[in-house]
Amino acid sequence: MVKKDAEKKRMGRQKIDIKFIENKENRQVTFSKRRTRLFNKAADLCVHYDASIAILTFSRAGRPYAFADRDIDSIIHRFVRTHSDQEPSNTHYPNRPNPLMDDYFRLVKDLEEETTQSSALAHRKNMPNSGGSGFWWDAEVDSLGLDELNSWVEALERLRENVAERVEEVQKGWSQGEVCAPSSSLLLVDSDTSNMAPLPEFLDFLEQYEF
Amino acid sequence: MVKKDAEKKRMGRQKIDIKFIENKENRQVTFSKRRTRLFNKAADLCVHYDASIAILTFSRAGRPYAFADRDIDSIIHRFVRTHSDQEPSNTHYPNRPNPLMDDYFRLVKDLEEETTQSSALAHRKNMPNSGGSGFWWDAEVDSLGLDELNSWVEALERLRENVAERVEEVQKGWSQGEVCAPSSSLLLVDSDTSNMAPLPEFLDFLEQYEF
DNA sequence: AACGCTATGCTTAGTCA
DNA sequence: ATGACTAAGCATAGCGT
Repeated sequence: MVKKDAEKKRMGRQKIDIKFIENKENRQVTFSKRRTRLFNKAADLCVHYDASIAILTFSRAGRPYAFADRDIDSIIHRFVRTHSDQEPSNTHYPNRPNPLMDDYFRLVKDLEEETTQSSALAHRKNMPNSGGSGFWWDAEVDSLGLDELNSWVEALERLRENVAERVEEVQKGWSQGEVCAPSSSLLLVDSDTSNMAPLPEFLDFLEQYEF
Repeated sequence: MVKKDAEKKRMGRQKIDIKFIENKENRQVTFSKRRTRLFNKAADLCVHYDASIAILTFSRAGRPYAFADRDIDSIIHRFVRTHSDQEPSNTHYPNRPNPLMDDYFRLVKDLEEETTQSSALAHRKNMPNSGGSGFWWDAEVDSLGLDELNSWVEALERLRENVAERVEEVQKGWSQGEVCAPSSSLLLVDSDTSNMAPLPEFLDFLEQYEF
């Protein structure tokens, strides 16, 4: 209740760079909000201008979110039909947004290349699975390059958070729901650990790095 | 020029109803502007949240305008593929333009949050790779007990530390390396993404638990 | 997490040059 | 029409509860 500082006023909207939002909590929260507003805006356009709009969205995780002012399949079909019919003749027919957008993305790319915060995972493609015999952690950590370490770290962070989420669920007795755990600490309520999870190989692997 | 009348101030933005804009000139002019801004907003989302978005628009006259942050056909195909699989979960269908739109969207939002939360963890789906062979992460996190979760957490914590250690090693020998985070996060800066880590299955697995 | 608040950036209806 | 400008509505980052 005590306000330690009177001059600590609220900040108001800040300007942010056009780059990937690293903070996961913030990202999660704001994505759904902004996606919803984008959809609302599209809906407004549909009404104001008697347009027909479909928005196909895939989240970072590959989850689909879509908007359409009417049957979405019909819009898609209509577009595909138009798309294959008339090629590059019609002026109003961009595969891409428009000239301005090209500049936009060129700019964005430049930014990315400068600060390269772009996630490794976003650009990954299937790699030839190294030794078919091995588990993924068989890769020698010591020999990993920075890129690979990035992926590892990111992946582990995410999994750790997911596990932490699940932990909270269990603790609170929730049956479902996404909760982002306080990713700082993972302290759990006791447990005797006599019942090992189904990951013997993994634990064996860890042994090598214990000290 | 001289303003003849001081009291005749400019009006600023007015609030307008959510209905078709009758004035044709006005309609034509503002449509392209707002469409462009909609596309820009979508582009922002793509960058901020590493999302992939395609917007298919047909004007009243039937002219197509489209936006996509990458090859639009691939997005459409991806959507069609996904869409046929998992029914109408995250899709907004504001079918009608009328004042009830607000209620509609509020309702849709509620629905979305429901389905999002439930499907987030429950949507364990078919992985092309994870056919039958058991990777350890194939264990359903959802169904793990507290003891097992403890094991997971412990193991992951240790591995994370080891990886973090290795990260530090690499960084010492790497002139340009910078840690992008306080101490809780381990994300690194830079690296080109040409050499990816050998853990496709693991990453696929993680996808399902990301939001 | 889910709301709520504030201050401020962003959008845009209407007007004028 | 083009484009600029104004002012008010709207969106939203960061913080608080």
